[in-house]
Amino acid sequence: MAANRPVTLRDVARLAGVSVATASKALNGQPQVRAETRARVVLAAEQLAFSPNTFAQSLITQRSGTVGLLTSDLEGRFSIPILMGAEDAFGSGQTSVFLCDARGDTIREKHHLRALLTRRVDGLIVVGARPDTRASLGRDLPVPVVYAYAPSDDPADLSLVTDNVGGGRLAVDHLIRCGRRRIAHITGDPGYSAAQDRARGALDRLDSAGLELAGGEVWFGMWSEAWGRGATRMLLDRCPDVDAVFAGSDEIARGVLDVLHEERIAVPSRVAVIGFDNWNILAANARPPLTTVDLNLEQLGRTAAQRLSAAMDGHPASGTETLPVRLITRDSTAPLS
Amino acid sequence: MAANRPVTLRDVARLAGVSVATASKALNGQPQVRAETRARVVLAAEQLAFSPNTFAQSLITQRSGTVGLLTSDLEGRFSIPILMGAEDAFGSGQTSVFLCDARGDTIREKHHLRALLTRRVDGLIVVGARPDTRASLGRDLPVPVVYAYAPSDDPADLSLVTDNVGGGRLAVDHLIRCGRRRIAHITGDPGYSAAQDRARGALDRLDSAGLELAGGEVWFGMWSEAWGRGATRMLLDRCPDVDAVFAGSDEIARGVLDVLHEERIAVPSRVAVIGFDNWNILAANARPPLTTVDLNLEQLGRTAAQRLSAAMDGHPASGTETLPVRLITRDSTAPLS
DNA sequence: GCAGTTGCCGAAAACGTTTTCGAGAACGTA
DNA sequence: TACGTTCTCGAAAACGTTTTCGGCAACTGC
Repeated sequence: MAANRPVTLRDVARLAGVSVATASKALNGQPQVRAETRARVVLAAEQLAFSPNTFAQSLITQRSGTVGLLTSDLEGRFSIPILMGAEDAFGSGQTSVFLCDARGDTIREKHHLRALLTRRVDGLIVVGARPDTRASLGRDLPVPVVYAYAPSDDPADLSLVTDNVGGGRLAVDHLIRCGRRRIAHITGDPGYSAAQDRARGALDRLDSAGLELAGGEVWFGMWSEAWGRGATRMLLDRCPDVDAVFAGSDEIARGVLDVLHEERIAVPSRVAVIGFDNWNILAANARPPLTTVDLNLEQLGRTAAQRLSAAMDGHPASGTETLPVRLITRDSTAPLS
Repeated sequence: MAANRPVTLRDVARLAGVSVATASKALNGQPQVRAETRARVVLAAEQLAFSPNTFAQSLITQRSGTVGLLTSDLEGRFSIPILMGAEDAFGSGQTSVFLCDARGDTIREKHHLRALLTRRVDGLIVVGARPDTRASLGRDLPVPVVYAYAPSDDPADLSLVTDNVGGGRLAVDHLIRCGRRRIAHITGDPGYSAAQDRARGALDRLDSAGLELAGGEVWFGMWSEAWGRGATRMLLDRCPDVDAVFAGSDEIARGVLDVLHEERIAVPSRVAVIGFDNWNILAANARPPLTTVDLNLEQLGRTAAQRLSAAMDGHPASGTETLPVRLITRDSTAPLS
């Protein structure tokens, strides 16, 4: 809490024996200043531990060097990695990030949006908690916006989403390559596009292999371990010869594993299990450790930051960009021997 | 992306037919302006959707209206709720928060600190990933700092920590009130003060009840389900008449429950289990749902924000403040019948 | 009617930069 | 010598506010 007056460019200029104008130009790498004077100014700045007042800079340049991260939710596990990726991409450069949590409330979102615009952020990343489409913030914003995870309903906006369809395809593909033929799909709330898309991808891959879903249909339910357990019991009852389960989330997969374990059904030798999300605390600690699909969320955040930077530099984009997911192989799947 | 020139106070003043000086005073609630003129100015501001340029304001008032949230880690689960609490406390007011993630790297932390100071934040909250003491940022910072979760090693700083000793005491107290007498404690890495403190609290409460720890000593190990499972097997082997287990984390508790379930030992009727952390995904989905201790992290974040606000208003504090934890009763504990 | 007080308003300085533009010096060329 | 160029630098304007201070008019009390 030192209270000494902060050092300004004037002080630097005085110490270096030049005017503030040249001091400014020297520090900003403008060419019209002699090398020797520049060195003198830089030295003076270092001696005084000068750091330019960003308000004065922003005031004149009309750029704040900040972006806003507007998240609908910090509770869930999906927004955090995205924020991490975005923060990392910006924070290691010269831009600082404002964090705003709307807590699922539209009013609060509006409040934060207004606050961010008042602070003259140069850009905005809107990250959703669910991959379902969300309302656009509008077209008349003074700054570029990138929507991450939850796409905007306006195709003129730029949205970045994970490839849930591809993820479903990938999961089933892996099971088929493991020699499985009687594959069931237990997943969460059918009101989530995540559930629908993953199921669609799964069915698509099954179809192209000439296979049908074990159990006859997708088992929609809830995103919980309890549902995973309940559905698995029903599944074993109705379709005892199932040899693989694709769970729509790692939580559900934990429930599946739990019941299989209880029933003394060997995993993966008799039934293979694959999850979704790669939620480490659940997947890595499972018995056996869970093969699953990673959404590459941190990469999604990083890409969002790149797209936003591009837009801020005058290269806007629009439409929905789908980013790839990847398979994480652990011990709950293996080829049939 | 409308490109029309942003409206300034001059525009408002012109429309209202006053000078910028009175316009400023009118909008800022200064008394020396007639009610009728004030109304005219406010109306004009609304019509033009005026929002003051915060850079100009900050430049003159020497206050940015922003704070920095400097976290050592976003991976873990502990920093997030703290950030949420702090963001909520500030964000609903007029201050915006910068988010900086050091990713466990001192270099990066220094970089972020410099960036935040350059942005002239009015204050700083440093949140750690572990409750162990961390190095102070120093005494010569131009803004007040509050350390949350991980206390500073400098007693002149203000640190806010959770009451791990009290939590251990609380957990064992609950088990004793449930009529348990042969209580074991399985916990994580002894290198964590969290493990040591909780164990200390547990032993303290046992002592005051004249009890000894079942198994003879604290079972230190790792913060994982696997360790929970392994330790429980050893425990049952060495001490088959145990009637309660206090797990040092919910992860460990999950492992404990798993083995008890496997061994067909009824929970809570024969053995009661209590966890720590109230990590919802683990605790609520456990079989049976897990009684545990909640760290009140969001409240910790909120309190940190309050303390920081006080310090920014000229009421600094120092020392370490310990915040209470609370018991979450679910179904893994119950009175002996 | 007059001095003193109060209420309301505007001109101008200030905050700390960046940028434009003009001036002087040094240089080369004819 | 005269002239055009190229370097280097500084004075000053600008960014959009807040705040101080002085001025004017309308009151008050006598």
